[in-house]
Amino acid sequence: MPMRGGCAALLRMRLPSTPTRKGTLLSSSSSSINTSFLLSLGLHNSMDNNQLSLNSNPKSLSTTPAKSDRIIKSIDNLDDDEFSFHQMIHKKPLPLLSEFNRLLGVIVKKKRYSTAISLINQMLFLRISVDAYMMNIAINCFSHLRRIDLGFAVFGCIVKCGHEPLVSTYNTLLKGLVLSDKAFEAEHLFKKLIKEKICEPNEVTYGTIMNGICKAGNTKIAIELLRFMEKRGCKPNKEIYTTIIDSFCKEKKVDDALKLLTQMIDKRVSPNVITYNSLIYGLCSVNRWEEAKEMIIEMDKRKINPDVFTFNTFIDAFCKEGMVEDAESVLHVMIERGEKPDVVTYSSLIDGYCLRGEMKKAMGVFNTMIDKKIKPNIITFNTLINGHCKRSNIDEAMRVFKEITHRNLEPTVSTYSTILYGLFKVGRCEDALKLFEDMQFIPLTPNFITYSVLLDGLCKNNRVNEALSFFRDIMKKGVNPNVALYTVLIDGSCKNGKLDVALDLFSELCSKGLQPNIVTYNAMNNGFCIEGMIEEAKELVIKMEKNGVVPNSSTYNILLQGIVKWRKPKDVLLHLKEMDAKGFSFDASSFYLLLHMNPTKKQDSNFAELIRKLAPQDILKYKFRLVK
DNA sequence: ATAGGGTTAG
Repeated sequence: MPMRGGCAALLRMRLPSTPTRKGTLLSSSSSSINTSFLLSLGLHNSMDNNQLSLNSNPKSLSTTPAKSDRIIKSIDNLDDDEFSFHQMIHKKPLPLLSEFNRLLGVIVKKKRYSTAISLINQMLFLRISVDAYMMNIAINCFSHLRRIDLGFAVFGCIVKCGHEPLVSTYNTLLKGLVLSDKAFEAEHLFKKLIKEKICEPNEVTYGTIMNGICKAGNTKIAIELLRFMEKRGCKPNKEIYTTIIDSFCKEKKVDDALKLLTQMIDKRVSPNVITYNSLIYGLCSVNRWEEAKEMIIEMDKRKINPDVFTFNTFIDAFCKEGMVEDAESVLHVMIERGEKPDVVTYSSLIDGYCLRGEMKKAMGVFNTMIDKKIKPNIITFNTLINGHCKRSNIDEAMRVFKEITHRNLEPTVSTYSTILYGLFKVGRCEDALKLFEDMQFIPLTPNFITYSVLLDGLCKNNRVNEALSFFRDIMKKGVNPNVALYTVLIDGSCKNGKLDVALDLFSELCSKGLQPNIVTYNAMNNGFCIEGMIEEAKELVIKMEKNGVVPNSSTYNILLQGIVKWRKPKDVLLHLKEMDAKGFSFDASSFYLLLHMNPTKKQDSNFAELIRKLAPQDILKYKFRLVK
């Protein structure tokens, strides 16, 4: 382990409140050091933005050129921040550490974590003493680079050197764990801090751990923790309330969120724009538009100005509802009020038009944002590509795909999954399989979505057997299939007349301890209905209910379609009545099927009335224009 | 304003 050298470098740290413990460690190891701590962790000195590159050639570390040489040599390709850093390094006397930390803060805000690490590295290399703040910055940067392990290495050195870590150091580590989706470890560390009385958590500690708990989907526990911290004498602040409110909103438990809002106001903790943004998001996501608008009025009363997030949230919600015109008018209000639309604003609008299949308008928005000098990002491109693919404009999708690299961006796994979907959709299986190879050459690792697109694509192009053998292949390669993959294959088998295969897959997934979900059951049910096995389908509905999976509108529409195809009109009427009783309406394809039923039956007043009643409102909306 | 916690898009 390169810890020795690192410790020596860290021993020169100036810690603000902790007196430096001068002991044997300090005197014994500081003589033979010629590489700094962070360098010894194997980090390359000149790193790209956000890219942590591990040094593949350790030799370059030991052949150390003279310090000044090394710096002057690379001074041409330094950016402004790095340039001012180098000027500071050579100032005499050396600027205060706070000046360095301030500059590092600026760099971190720009998310240039590797650069920050590299600069701290250089300070250590030049044997400039650094302090605990700077080490926190280092840990924070490592966390964002998904290298919490290196963050802990820095921490280890601080401790090894006999320094008392600050609460903020623990907070930074906790944040790092949360960022790496290690909420469990974060919780463990948090409990340890309290149990072993290592340090008393402060507001930020609680906020960080709450965030982790909420991200892991345990909002209830977060509430318990809220009560716990109150009991411990730490008053929850608006950030903590907002974290939990946001989590409730994401779970669509908007009423719980609103309750908490009332509670915080009662306790004289004022919500801010972020609190309201979360609530607006939640209200919009459950279509409680009026209340979402009321939030704006409430904000106004409290003199809280809506910000870009507020407007973007409304714009996106309108777009998802197909109300792009309304979204556009929000855009105008936003501009009038002096809030600048950003890449998220325009990407939402693009998606809104894509959802309506209005690709020309989507491209228009794209061009507008380019004109306004707002840089599209990879999500913008993925959205556009997705739109083109949904409309089967694969050539256009490919053209946009090629533009990604042209704009100095890199395609992601999602980009590839989307293009794969498009290629399969137009039946270009060979091109899709070729692209699947290409992405792994980059290398990009396919995820579950990629696999499900691939399996689904093969099935939909009548290549179920290939899909099945591909599935076995990736399992052999160590991919643990999830329910979604099984579901795609069950669906594909059913639709290709392989009910037996589907049934085998169904029991296989259950035997693996996976829980079939509503989509799985519906796919299986559809298989039964295709074969006219209506009774079996009905039995499965009972079985799924017993397993705690609540049938949805699709379940009943699948049954309806089976009954229409295989049973007497009387049974259809009976089923329609049942759907009515359960409050389900039928979907576009059921509607279509019913319209093409025996015309005399349709005259039946009972029947016609039920059809009128059950036909959903949005059957006339844009989505179903084809049906009209 | 020397670090560490909360919000939007595929």
